[in-house]
Amino acid sequence: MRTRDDDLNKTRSATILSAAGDCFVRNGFHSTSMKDICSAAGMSPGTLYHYFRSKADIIAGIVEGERAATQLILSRLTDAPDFMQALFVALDALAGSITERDLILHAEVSAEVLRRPELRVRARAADDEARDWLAAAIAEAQARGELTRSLSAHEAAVCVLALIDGMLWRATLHEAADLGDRLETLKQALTRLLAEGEVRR
Amino acid sequence: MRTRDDDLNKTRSATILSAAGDCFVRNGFHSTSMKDICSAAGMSPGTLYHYFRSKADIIAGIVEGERAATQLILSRLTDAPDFMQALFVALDALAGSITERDLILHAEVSAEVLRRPELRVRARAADDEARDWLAAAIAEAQARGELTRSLSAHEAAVCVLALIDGMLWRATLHEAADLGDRLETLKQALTRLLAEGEVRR
DNA sequence: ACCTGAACACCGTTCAAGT
DNA sequence: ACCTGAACACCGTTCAAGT
Repeated sequence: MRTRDDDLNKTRSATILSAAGDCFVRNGFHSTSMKDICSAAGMSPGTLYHYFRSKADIIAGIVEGERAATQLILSRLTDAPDFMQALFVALDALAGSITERDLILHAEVSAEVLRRPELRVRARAADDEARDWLAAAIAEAQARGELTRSLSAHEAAVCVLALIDGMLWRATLHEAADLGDRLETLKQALTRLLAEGEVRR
Repeated sequence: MRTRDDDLNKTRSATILSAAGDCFVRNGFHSTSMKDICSAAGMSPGTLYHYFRSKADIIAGIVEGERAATQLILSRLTDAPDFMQALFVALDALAGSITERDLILHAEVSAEVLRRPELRVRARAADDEARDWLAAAIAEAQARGELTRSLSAHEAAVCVLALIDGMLWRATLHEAADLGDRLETLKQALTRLLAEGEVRR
């Protein structure tokens, strides 16, 4: 009987998540066996199950990592003096740092999220959190007269997230490589969506 | 030795696709066993494998069904006298006919598509086809001066598809029920994106 | 051609046993 | 607490045998 070793716990969990991510990207979630993850992480099934209660629990760990990354990006938009500029900086940073690995892993995770109710609840909360952060920043910019009020801050936030997600999904489907090509199109679309100005109805 | 019966082939294939779809929606693609599909379709494993070569092949059948449905909707936009009106009619029809079953099945299928190269190629072709149909209709409307030219027809088409997809994904995540609530937001966003008029840069 | 159901290699997960 | 590896019930797929 030993006492719980928090550092070891953290290290091993990170090792497993990283090894599992590699496997999922290479072979897909369901073509990856627990044995595969064990080999990649260098441990036995029993050990793996000591740290994660199920294969779905590993996905939950990856979802949490994505949520934290999104929150970090969006929190920077609040209090920015120029919203559109800050948004574009964030998009450039995203385009510069996101890899094909991330995009494919995200797609794997997205599907699994819908079929596991407990994952779905967490993903919904993460999405609401993202929308609220973004809506707060948009509301500030609207109050300054920088952005149109033809959409409410919450409506605008949902549209922005939907547009970015849809573009990322397409970039993944058509080779992640052309994300750069789509970046300018995305920025123009976001400008038309958000910036002050009237369109004919 | 009998000769191939095309009618039977079609009927059995449709039965299998429908039964499989029901199972996938209920339990997810990978929690559905071939035995489950066999029970739902009322046939033995050997018979099922006589009509579909693999579980992935069943997904391919569902993907093809989605492609055909999308093509049908988008083909109606070409030659419409008023693009935005025709687009809104199409969205209303979509919102009215699409069910939670369709949305969840689509999400299931989307993920599987990325991990099976042969499915991915087909999905890419289907997406290109959709974009080209939509771009053609947008180009016509731009030529009439109905839509802005600040985005090219192809760019605009990609943005429209991305925005709709992103909204559908969110509707699925947050209960399919609120698709109606999001419809008005989506229409406003599409108007800002496409309609004639300038925004401040 | 169409259909059955037993059989094959393999899967996610558990658990008695070790340190 | 942490770790091992054999064992369990089950999976997708195949195939000899029937009509």
